[in-house]
Amino acid sequence: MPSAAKTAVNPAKPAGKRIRRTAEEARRLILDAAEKRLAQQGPEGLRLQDIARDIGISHPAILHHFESREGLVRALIARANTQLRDTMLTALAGGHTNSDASDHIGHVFEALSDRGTARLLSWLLLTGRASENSPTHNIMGEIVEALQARRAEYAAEKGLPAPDKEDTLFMAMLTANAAFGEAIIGRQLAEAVGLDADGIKRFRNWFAKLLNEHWDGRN
Amino acid sequence: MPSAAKTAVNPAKPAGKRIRRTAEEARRLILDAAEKRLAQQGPEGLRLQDIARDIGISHPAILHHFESREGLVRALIARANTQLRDTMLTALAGGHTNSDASDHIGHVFEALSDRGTARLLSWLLLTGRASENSPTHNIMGEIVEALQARRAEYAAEKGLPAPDKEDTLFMAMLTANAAFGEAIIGRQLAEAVGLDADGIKRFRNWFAKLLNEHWDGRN
DNA sequence: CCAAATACTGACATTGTTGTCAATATAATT
DNA sequence: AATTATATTGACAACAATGTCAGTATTTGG
Repeated sequence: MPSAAKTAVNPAKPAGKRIRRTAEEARRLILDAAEKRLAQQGPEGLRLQDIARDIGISHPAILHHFESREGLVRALIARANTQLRDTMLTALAGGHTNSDASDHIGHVFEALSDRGTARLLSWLLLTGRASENSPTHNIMGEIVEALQARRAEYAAEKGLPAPDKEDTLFMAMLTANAAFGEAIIGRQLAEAVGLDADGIKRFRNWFAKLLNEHWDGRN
Repeated sequence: MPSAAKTAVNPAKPAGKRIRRTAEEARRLILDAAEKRLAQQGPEGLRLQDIARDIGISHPAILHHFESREGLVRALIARANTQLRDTMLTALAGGHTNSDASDHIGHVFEALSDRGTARLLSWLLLTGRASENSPTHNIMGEIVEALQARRAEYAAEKGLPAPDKEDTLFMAMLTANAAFGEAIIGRQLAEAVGLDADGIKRFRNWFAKLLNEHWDGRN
């Protein structure tokens, strides 16, 4: 026993007052903090200790609620997925009779870029965690379905021929790609070419118009 | 001095045969390996030891050539930037007289998705390393410039009014966003909706056509 | 009021990663 | 051939991050 006073383990610390949340509440708090970190600092900013400090708890508490760091990540992904899907579908359902695409487009873009959703998802894709959760699969399927339905409805209304299925699909893909891209490089891009917030809005409108014209012209 | 035999430092190991490259060659090798790792495994796959092992060197060799991990990252970014810019500009310059956009679009998309360039850049953006290197700034500026010039030329040829500058800008932005998005979520998206490689090609053509129509119609 | 359940904590263990250093091998130069 | 320059390496240092654990505080239910 070479080293003498090794285990100093001070058994003091009566301490007191400890905030105790319900498990659900705690999980939500932690996920929020993690999401914020991720959006702000990227993948490497997702450290248990940091997250814990942000909300004033100890990092083992996180492990208590999510088993492991990977568990936290999975929960994060799952939540982002459902959130994204909900936003998307309600955005599509919102337009009612009026078939102007600009609303939809705007909603879709905002859903992705508003918070770190796109960043979170892209990180998920970059790290190859995609296949586990079948994330885009369900979402994209539902959305294309909804879009195609709307389009068919619109076509019937105007007595036009039924819309080409693949064409609808491509419109959806383009929108998804563009929105995703914008969420990630949008800011940099806009800044690079001297576009302010209003310019970005104009861009979105321009895109919506482009799609609208195609929507009408192609049917 | 409690611990006795602490420094065992065996001075043996005559060893022999050691590959010695020129500094430039070594740097290139390392950057290639790093890029591959990054493209395959995402941001968290960029570990010095792994990269070193991939090319059969020791990790201090990397540090010798790049000072630090951050140095490696910066070099990586710088190289990706110039590569991307070159590809883009040559793609734009290639079309000569023929003003069909599909060629350009294809080139742009491929430039981004072929190797991990987009992934690399997106990671750079996600981690907030963007401002340091003024990455997109120069690139985007040059490209819009080139595009606008081409468009003006095309308009003059056909005796049409000069193209709207912002319209050109928006076309470029949309293309950039879409290409970027596709590079990241494209595979997942295509898979999700049951598109094969040929379908992806059809999508790109569809997009090029959309832009072409706009190009003509708007002028 | 007591007991069980559990959210939470501090201290520690473990592991992995970057970075340092002295030593060594190899290429270039004289 | 000897010298210089430098690419390369093994061993170690320092640090950071996740994960473990035994114990503490707080709520809930009897």
